[in-house]
Amino acid sequence: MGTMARKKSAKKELILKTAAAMFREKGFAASSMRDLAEKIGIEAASLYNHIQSKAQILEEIIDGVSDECQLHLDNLEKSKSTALEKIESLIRFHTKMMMNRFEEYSVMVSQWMHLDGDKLLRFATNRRDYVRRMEAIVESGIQKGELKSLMPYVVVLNILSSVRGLEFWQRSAKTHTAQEMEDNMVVHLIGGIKR
Amino acid sequence: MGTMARKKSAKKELILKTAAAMFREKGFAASSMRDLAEKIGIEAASLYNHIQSKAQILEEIIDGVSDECQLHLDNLEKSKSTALEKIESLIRFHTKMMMNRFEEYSVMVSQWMHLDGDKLLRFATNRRDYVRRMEAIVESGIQKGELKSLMPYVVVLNILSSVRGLEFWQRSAKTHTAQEMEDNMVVHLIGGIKR
DNA sequence: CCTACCGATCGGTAGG
DNA sequence: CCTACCGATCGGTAGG
Repeated sequence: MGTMARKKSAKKELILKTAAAMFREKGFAASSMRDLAEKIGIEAASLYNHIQSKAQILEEIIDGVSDECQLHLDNLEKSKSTALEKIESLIRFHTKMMMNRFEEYSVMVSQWMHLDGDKLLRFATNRRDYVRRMEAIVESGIQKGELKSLMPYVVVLNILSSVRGLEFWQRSAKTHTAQEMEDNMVVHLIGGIKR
Repeated sequence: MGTMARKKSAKKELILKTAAAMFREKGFAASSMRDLAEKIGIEAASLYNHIQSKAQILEEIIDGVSDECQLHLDNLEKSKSTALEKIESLIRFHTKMMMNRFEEYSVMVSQWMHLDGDKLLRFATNRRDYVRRMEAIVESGIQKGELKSLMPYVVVLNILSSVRGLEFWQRSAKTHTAQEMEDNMVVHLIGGIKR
C-alpha cells in the first residue's frame, strides 16, 4: 500500500488477472500468450508492451499472494495470542485468501513449480521457511499442553492442504456461505489438535 | 489380477511408470514425448508402437488408480463397520495409496484436468460421485451421534486434500516413518470430527 | 497497439 | 525400433 508503491497500469492489472484465471484453469504450460491476448482483446505481440515475458506474469501473480501471506505471519508471530488462537487465525486467513483471491492463490499453490531458475528456488525456500514457522507455533502449543502431541509437520500440511482443497468448492452452489465453510474448517482442523 | 486380465507388456508398463513420474514433476502439458522417449532410451517415434497417444498415457495412469479407489469404497460400503471406522479406513487407504503409488496417485489428483473430452467428463462425474458417497458415510455418522455436526462436504474435502498434501512430504528425510505419518493423519482428521 | 515474421519445439505419421 | 519428416503452434522480436 501507500502512494510510493510502484503503480501498475490498469491494463497490466487486467493481464495479470486474466492470466491468473487462465493459469488456474488450464495450467501454466497449457496456457498460450495468444489465448491470453484474445481474452483481453488485443494481439499477442501487444502483451509485451505491458509485460516482459510469460514467466514474469507467473512471478508477479505468485509474489503478490506470497507477500501477503508472509506479512500476516510476521504480524501473527509478534502477537501475544495463544498457539491455538494463532493456528485458528492462520486457518481463517488462508481460507479467506483462497476465497477472496481465488485465482491468484490457486495459481500460487498449484503452479509455483513452473517458476524458473532462481525464482523457483526462492519460492521453495520461502515456502519451506513458512511451513517451519507454522510448525514452531504448533510445537509451542504442544509444549504448553494446549495441543495434543502430534507431529507439527502433519498438522501444518493438513491445514494448508485443506485450504487448498477449497479450490474445488463450487461457490456457485449456494448451499453454504463462505463463512460457514470457514467455520467448519476451523472446527474440524482445530478440533483435531485441541487437547 | 487374474490371468484373464489384459496383459500389458513390460515396455508399456515402463512407459506408463516413467510418464507418471514426469507428469507429476513437470505437469502433463510441459512433458514432451521426446523427453519421455529419451528417459526410456528410445526415439520418440518408437513410443507409438506401445501407446496410441500422449492423451492415452494420461488416461491409463489415472484409470489405474481411480479404479482401485472405487473398489475400496465399494467394499467399504458393504461392511458393517461404524461410520467412524469407515472414515478411518478411508484415511488409511488413501494415505497408503499416496505413499505406495506416489507418482500415479499424484498424477490423478493434480493432472486429471488435462484429460480430454469424454474422459474428462467421466472422471469429473466419478470424482463427484465418490465424494458424495464419502459424504453419505459422514452424514450417517452425524445422524447416529458418532460424529460432531459438521458439513460433510468440508470433512470429505479436508480428508482428501490432506492426503494430497503428502505429495510434498520428503520421505527421503527419514525423520518419520510412513506409518507415523499415517497415524498422525488419522489422529488429527478423526480427532476433529469425533463427538 | 498492429502486421509480419523468426527459430524452436510440439504430437504424430510414413515407410521401412 | 529408426530415419525422415509433416503441419501446427509456441514465446517472442522488429519495425512502424
